[in-house]
Amino acid sequence: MNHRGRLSVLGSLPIVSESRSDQSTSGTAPSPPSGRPTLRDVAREAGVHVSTASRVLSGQAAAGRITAETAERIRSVADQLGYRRNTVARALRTGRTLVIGMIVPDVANLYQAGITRAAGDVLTESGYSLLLASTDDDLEHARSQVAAMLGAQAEGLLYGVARQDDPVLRGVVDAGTPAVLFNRVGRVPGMSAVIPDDRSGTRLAVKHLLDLGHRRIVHVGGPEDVSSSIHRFDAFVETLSAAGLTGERHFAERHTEDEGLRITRDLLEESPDTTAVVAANDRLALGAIDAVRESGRSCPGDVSVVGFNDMPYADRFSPALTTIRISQYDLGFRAATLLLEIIVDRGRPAETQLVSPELVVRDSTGPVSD
Amino acid sequence: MNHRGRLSVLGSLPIVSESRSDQSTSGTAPSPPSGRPTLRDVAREAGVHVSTASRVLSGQAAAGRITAETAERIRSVADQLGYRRNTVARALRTGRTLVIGMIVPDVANLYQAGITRAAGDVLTESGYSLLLASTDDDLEHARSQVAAMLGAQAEGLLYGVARQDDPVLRGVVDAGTPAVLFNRVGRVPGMSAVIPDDRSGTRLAVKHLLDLGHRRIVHVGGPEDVSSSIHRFDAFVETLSAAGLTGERHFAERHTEDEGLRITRDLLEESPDTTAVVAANDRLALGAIDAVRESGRSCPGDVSVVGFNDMPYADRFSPALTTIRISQYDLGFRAATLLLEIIVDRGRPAETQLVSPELVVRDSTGPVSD
DNA sequence: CCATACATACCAATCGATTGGGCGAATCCG
DNA sequence: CGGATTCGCCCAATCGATTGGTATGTATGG
Repeated sequence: MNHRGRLSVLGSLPIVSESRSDQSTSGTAPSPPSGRPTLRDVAREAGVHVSTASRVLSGQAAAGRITAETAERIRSVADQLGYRRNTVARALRTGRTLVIGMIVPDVANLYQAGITRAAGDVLTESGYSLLLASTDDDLEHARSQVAAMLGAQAEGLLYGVARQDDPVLRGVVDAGTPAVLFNRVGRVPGMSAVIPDDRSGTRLAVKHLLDLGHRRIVHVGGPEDVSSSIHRFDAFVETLSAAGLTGERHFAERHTEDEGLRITRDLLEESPDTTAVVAANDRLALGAIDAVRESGRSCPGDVSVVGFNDMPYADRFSPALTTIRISQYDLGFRAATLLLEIIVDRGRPAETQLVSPELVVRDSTGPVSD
Repeated sequence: MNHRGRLSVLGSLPIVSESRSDQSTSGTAPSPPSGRPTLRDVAREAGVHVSTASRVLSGQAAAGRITAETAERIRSVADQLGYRRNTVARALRTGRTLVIGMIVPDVANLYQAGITRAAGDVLTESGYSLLLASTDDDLEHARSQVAAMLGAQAEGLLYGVARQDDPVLRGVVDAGTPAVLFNRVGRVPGMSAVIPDDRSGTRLAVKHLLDLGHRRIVHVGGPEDVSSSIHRFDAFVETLSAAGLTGERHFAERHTEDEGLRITRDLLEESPDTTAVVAANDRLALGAIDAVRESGRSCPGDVSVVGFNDMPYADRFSPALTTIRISQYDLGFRAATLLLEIIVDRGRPAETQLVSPELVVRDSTGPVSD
């Protein structure tokens, strides 16, 4: 590890090459000694040309182009100097940065963190690095983050903050950078996506409640211009009406417990005979449970609540949350995999993959009581 | 947004410069048309030299060096072409990448995700980007991720996977790249860190239990070569012995619920008269509660459990977890802030900041009953 | 009306690595 | 022992942006 220490083995080695110190013409002042050995240093020390060193160290040593002995010597010198390929320079020359940008509303969100983790695993596995940004679902943040990532020549984008009509997303399309949306889609053609099967998930939730005998069901929706909220809301209405019912619903501003509390409070006031709540996600569901209790009712005794996502620890909440499971890992894994495929094959037609939901019955739902 | 569409305004504009197509000597084949306009394109279109364009677009237009009119024209052309500064080229020339690498055991972990979020906020605020990697606490992963980040010329590292004797960390020190450890420290001198005040936190936990009358207390520790585990274990032993007591303890392999379950199961078997458990973190505590229940006992009725961290939703678990709160946001915020300060002032002496703990009493602890 | 000063824009080298082409030398065959 | 071929390495241009130094043109003063 201690590269610096072993430098002395090679005798007086100038860490910074001195041969270019006074270019009499014009040019820039020599950069301050960075200490980092460059390819040139390695080549000089090994007594070969930089190109030769490059070929060896980049593994591009085509069959029989370079003697095994030479290669070994170069590798050994590189090792002793603690040489590290400068990815920046390499990227500039080759046009490949091996960087993928990922934009999420908030990494601190459990569900999104899981997706991020999965995507990271896939990318690392393929030699890519992950540039991550949280936007708090703010358009300006998204815009500047995307700009930064495109400026950094990210080879692809994982975009998890799509709104229905998303100008930032349009910019990405125009830039021609490969991208995959996840969690949400936008009204932008030609863009691949990996999202939960919102409709069938919601259908499962509603049917579960209907099976338990509930007839007065309300919906706590997510933000109004987010595809998942819309899909879930639509499916809620459709499934109910197929059963000859209707149900009150409100949209939250954000996917937070506070909003779930606020919306549900309102809904319970408007429709006091409500016996069940379908929430657009687990955090809203937690807030809904709070509202139920706040109103003096119990969950699931008086009001049943179903969430969506099956976020980590949903089984440890009190009551354990009945919810629709979407595998975060699967979603993140598929999104990243799809993106890498698109990068390799740009001609590939856009596709939208749906992650299948699964009803997980726990303690926040029960038979209607009265 | 639709840069491409407005290109026509400028008439026949060669997206890719054609003036350098046949350099008769040697050299490389011209790169494929990337479509991305470069500074050269902007300059040509605006009728100025690239250097002029550079100065304008980088905001380095020193007072009175460039006419307002010229500057405006350049900016306008850049806008029309959809020009975006190539960060890679800029970084190569200036030596500044504005990238910070962050290494965590697992972003999907609630507590770490919060820290990541906070750090990301600070970095974004200062114009930096965040390169993130999870290592699963695996040494080889850490090694390759650090190598990738150093290769990418990250200007600094936030290192959250330090082991007691960490070769990777030594490599970072040798590389001379500014770094800040968080959550854990290692036996490596000269490295700044932001960590929880493990000792006083644990003291709070143990005293809380003593106050409740507990005398038979065991400790579920974290991995043995992680500083926080050691600090917490030491403080556990010291605080107990100050009260004239001793307590059984085991170390877990990882900070997971499963391990908490396994260890606690063993401890309860060894010391069946145990009335309280101090866990090195909340996930272990959750496992401990599982073990208590599994053994037919109740929490907090028969056995009290205290966690550490106050992870998100700790208040919603069943029972709501009594724990030692460490502000994740504060920790991440301070770590990132410190790193940026170190980057600016490299001479700065290393420092270790402690994040103060706070006892949060909830439902997993109660008075000793017998 | 000429010389000096100042404002403005251009020149060219540079960051570090990559890579197609070319040249000298060693090897092989007759 | 000479010529042809293969082998091993080097040359130099290049990716795109930055920046100190300099040349050109205009305004000002004597």
